[in-house]
Amino acid sequence: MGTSKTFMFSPKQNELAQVAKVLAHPARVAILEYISKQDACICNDLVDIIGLSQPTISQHLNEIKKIGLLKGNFEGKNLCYCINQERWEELQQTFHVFFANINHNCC
Amino acid sequence: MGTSKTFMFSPKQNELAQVAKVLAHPARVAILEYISKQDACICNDLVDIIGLSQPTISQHLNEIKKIGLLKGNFEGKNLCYCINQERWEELQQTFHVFFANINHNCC
DNA sequence: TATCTTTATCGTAATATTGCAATATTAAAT
DNA sequence: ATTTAATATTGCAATATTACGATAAAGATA
Repeated sequence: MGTSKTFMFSPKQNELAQVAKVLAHPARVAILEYISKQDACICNDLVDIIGLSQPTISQHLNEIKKIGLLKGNFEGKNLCYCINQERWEELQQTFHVFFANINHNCC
Repeated sequence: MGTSKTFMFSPKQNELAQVAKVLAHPARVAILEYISKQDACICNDLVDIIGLSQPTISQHLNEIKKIGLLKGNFEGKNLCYCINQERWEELQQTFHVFFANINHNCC
């Protein structure tokens, strides 16, 4: 126990849940907002801006990376984290569809 | 440790994260989709439909209730779980704004 | 009243998440 | 080659989540 029984649900349901899980921490929301507010690419002022330790920020970035939301140059000096626009729009659409396809005929 | 440092983030960031957390489990996504597909209000076929135990479904429903997404009659025989339309649209808007306000000028 | 049905709650086990100190890695700069 | 700066990884402690059996509660029905 303690593990979600993902096999019981559809791929779409699992994907929405997986993405929602990434957004389910305010630090990750803040990171995404901050990266996107910079016109240019941003590396790690995030530690200063967000106020969590460097390893913690690194872990959060990794969660965001896992669902494909970051692109850029991840090696060497000119590190660069930025939003992967295509993936962003894909997820935007996923949530849009989820919210749009709900009826609310109620008692 | 183990606790999110919510006090470091804005109310909006925390609210988005809190709602995302509710959507971050496929069972809760499935529950919301199922309830909404019924034209009428639905009580608990959910246990049969979803395939998790009754206490587990009850807990998931409670998480959904906590963020105000369910309304209906929760007492007596004519139990009824259904989507709270106003709250639904509010959260739809919250996500819409989040996704819309992101720039993606990148390297 | 006794029983049945439905939902909630309690207790508990398994697993996941969050956060950080310490350390490793990597590439540029000196 | 050394040092410096930035990021990643490891290991671990604290807490949260997920799931379910057992049990309780509340209302309908016999």
